[in-house]
Amino acid sequence: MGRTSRKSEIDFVAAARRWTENNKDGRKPTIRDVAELAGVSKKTVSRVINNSPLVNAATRSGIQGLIRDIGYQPDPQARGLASKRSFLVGMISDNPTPQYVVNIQHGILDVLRKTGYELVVHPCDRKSDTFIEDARRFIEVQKLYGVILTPSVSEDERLAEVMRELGCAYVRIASIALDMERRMIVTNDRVGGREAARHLAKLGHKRIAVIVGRRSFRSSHERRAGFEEGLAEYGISLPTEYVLQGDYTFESGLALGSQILDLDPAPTAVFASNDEMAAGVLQALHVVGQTPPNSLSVVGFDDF
Amino acid sequence: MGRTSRKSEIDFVAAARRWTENNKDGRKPTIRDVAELAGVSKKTVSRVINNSPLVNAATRSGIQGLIRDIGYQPDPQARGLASKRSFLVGMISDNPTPQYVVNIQHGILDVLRKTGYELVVHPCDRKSDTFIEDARRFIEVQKLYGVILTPSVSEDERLAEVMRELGCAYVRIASIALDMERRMIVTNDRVGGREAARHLAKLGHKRIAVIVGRRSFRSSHERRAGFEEGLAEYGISLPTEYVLQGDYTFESGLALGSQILDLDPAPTAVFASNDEMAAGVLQALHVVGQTPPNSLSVVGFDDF
DNA sequence: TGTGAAATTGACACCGGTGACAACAGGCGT
DNA sequence: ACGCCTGTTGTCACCGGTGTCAATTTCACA
Repeated sequence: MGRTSRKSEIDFVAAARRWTENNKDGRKPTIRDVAELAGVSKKTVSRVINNSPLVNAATRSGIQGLIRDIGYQPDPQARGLASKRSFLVGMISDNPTPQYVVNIQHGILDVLRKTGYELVVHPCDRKSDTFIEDARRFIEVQKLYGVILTPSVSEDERLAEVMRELGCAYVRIASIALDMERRMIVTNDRVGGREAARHLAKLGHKRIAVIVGRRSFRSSHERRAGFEEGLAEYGISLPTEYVLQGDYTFESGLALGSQILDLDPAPTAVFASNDEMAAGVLQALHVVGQTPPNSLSVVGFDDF
Repeated sequence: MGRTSRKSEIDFVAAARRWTENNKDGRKPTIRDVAELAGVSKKTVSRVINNSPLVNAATRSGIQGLIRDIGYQPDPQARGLASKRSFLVGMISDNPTPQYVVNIQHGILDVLRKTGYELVVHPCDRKSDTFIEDARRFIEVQKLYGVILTPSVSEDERLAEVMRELGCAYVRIASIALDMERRMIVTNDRVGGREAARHLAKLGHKRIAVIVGRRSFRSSHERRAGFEEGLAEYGISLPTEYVLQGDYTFESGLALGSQILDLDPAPTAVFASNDEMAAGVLQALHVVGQTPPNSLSVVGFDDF
């Protein structure tokens, strides 16, 4: 293990060379190029891009290598158009202190970095009577994946309502500036859980484990409920042995991670109620030498 | 005149009503819906959206009304994918003072507002050795229409070189923060002129007038030269009677505007070397009761 | 009243991906 | 050997627009 079939490897490497040689004109490669070079269908490449578990490990790593070698970058516009979404996150604000805005922007971008998402800023005037309407169009037209609402607009319930209606993830930032403290309130626990479930199910996962927080945390409960709803939509059930309990810490994630690895049949995905625990699970995987999402997908909740 | 054919008007209005009635499910209209309702091809609607002069005035206004009535919004992703561009402008900066950044952001957004373009912020670390490479990918992958470079990164010649290579419009902002003054330097006069020419030519314009600045301004000369190059690409010539001379002021634009209207055959488009003059031309049009781009397209150079 | 140029419109493929679903290869129980 | 399930891959239509170029209409003018 740890090494994929020799034959495949060689093929892919040769393919990469072939590309660099034939591409004197510096055209950017598309998914079709990758597919043809790899001798597979576009769809398979697409699966690799999206980390679908429905791909043979050897095929996957070969294609991944090829992608790296020829420097292929999927086109966000095409992806978005086809899947009716976008890779943009918006930030709607109404004139808070600059220092504050910039801080938030950086915070968001730190999270977004390496995910391929980009941040679109959108100042506005909350007093304008077309405010809500404008925001709505902005979100709808750009098909924003999520939106950050900074103080002042974050307090607007009408806006929050719009977000829910559009099914757009959102984060309302509270705290009245000045202090650097950023308290974020994710208000849609249940929706978020459901989204996560859909996400995993769509990727083709059938066996999914869940790590919940302490029973006493209401949010944890909400998330799990939403998650089960989401799974149900895809006709996937959640066996009790797949539900583990943590306490929102990294350590508990770590412990539960190895526990999960011992499950039989092993789940192909794990849903952790928060990022700390998700990180713990990942760590556990590293320890045993596996790296997701090759063999196991891990989704943290807070994670944008 | 001033009123389009009665028959068309009625048809379009009826079409709008038909839509609102049949659309109980609140689906967002697409270009196809508009086309079918209007009884024209998608392409014609597309032309209206893009202000192409190749559309009959009556058809145009009818479709515009229909679009307003049913609240159609073209999808930027689809538009971008098909035309290999995007409706995004980037701002690359490396940690200048927050106050400054926010100011610039607002300034840019003021210009962008109502144009359908959005601003994507992209902080970076100029000292990173992948800096240039990262920026390049950012621009390339997002197919940015243009980029704003704030101080520090704006001084980086390598980056400017990349922008030129990618044919991406860019603005380098000079001045060392602190003072609110924003001095912008548009460095690609010639390229800009050429772009403007291509733009108009692609839209189908054949008769294009040009307003240049005083002979002594080098930049004006550069722009005009670039512009002619662009026209030449499309086999369009620039008769001397279509070249008028202004002095970069609103008033001169106004004067030349009416002068242009008297030309015979009248041009279908005007290229002004700066925005002041473009505004003047627009004003002249208003005076005689025409409004672009129905009868005349006006392009200002500085205008993003 | 024909005729060529200009004005207007449409047909159709394509941009670069994804969704839905069919197809096919093994492995396994009977 | 047969049916069935899991795992893996491919086919094909479609997302919502635009580019290209051909087709049609209009109109001035010979």
